[in-house]
Amino acid sequence: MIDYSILVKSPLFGGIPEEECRALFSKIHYQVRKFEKDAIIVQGGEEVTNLFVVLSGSVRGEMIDYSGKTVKIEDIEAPRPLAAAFLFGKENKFPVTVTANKKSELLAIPVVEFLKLLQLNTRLLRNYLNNISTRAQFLSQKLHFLSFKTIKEKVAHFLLQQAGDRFHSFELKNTQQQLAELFGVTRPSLARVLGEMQNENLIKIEKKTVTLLDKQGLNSLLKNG
Amino acid sequence: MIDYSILVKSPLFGGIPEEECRALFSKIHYQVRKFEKDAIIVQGGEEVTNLFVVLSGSVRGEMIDYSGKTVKIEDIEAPRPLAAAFLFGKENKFPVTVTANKKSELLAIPVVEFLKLLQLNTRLLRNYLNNISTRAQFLSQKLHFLSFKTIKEKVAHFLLQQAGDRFHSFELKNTQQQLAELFGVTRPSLARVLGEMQNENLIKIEKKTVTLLDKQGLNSLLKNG
DNA sequence: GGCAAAATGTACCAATTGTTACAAAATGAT
DNA sequence: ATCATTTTGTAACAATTGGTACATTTTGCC
Repeated sequence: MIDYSILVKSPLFGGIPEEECRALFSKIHYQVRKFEKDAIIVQGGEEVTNLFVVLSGSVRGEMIDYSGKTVKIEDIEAPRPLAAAFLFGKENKFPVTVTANKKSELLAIPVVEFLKLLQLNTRLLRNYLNNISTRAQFLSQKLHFLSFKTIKEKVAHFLLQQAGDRFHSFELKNTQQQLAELFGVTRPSLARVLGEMQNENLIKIEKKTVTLLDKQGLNSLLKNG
Repeated sequence: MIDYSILVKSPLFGGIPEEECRALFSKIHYQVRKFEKDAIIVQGGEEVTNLFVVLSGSVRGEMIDYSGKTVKIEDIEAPRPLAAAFLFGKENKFPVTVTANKKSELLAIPVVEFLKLLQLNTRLLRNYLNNISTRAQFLSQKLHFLSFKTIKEKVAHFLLQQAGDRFHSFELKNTQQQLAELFGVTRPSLARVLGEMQNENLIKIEKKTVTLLDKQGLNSLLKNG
């Protein structure tokens, strides 16, 4: 049996009254599967044919590298859905192997049945679309940032974004070390670039205060990439 | 009026019979808007309240940088949809300003109405979900690639992924130029690295056939990053 | 104020990648 | 088969970044 009071706390079914939820599930086929600790729920690479929602317990996703060793881990607790972004699209395979951290219950809804649900309930449809869209937008933004090749470009982009419409001066909230990690570069390399940009009279740094001396010039760094 | 013979050639409405399409649109509110050459269709930053589909003509998306100048351009011809990935989610603003390249007609469907359509027609729902999911998966994959710092790591990862559980030999379906773009590096740099990896007896390339000589070694490139 | 710890500025050299250019090889069309 | 086009291999040099080390400055705390 599904505990609807938990289900409606999930991102997907949030905002849907329990009664409505119960009515929805009476119209489709689904399964509640129980897994013991360390049971494998899905193998990475398997085709995604069901939407899984963790109803109780906790599961973990493990990346398996090419030599067969476990690499990264992400825990998924109730009542979160599992690989919701891989239900559709060209590459609808599980990117990770999922294992139960402890005794767990998972709701399994076949894709066709989930499609029916989406068409029956507007709130669910909105939830799901918002969920995968937000994810796509997040990825897109992150990618945009990484698309800048040189450290100078990254710094220029970061500073212009931070400044926004404000004045030319503002406070840095991060240390160079933190910024270096954000940009994916080493700390001395970042320091060197900051130094260069000061010599070129693009910016001025005093303690934690950054002043953009030449917004025009900073922009041209981005364009001529 | 909508020319349904064109609409059903779009990614969204593909596979839906014209008659069915006509019936669908009789149930919702929508507009067909005409734009003269160089007319602004949407401003970047505006909230996305409509799904736009180019019915005739051609439009272009222009990025506006921080100083207010146009940067990048992407052309969208009929019958492609416009910013379909930004209809939902947290940041549902247009990332670009869209302008008409020439006299154009655009179908404008308010978000609420589009939701109705999705619930009325399973094929349309599948099309749309596949569309944005594929996009998200593409972004995700690309991001993963960029997380590897050296070209060697990227190549090792790519080759091991392509090979999968198959034999050690397989056919490359992409040119070096395409791979270089996928990796975000230049073509000669990629060629050099491929050469080095052959000298180190990690791989062998003959025409389009790649043979992985040392999977172990390729793996260790990824781990010791 | 004085002191330890953290953060920053710099310097040097190695490693990696980009840039440009050109030749060889493969591909496709006639 | 031949020719034009695309793809690939390779080289030399420039530019960028990483790695390491150390001095200096700033910060936080007593």
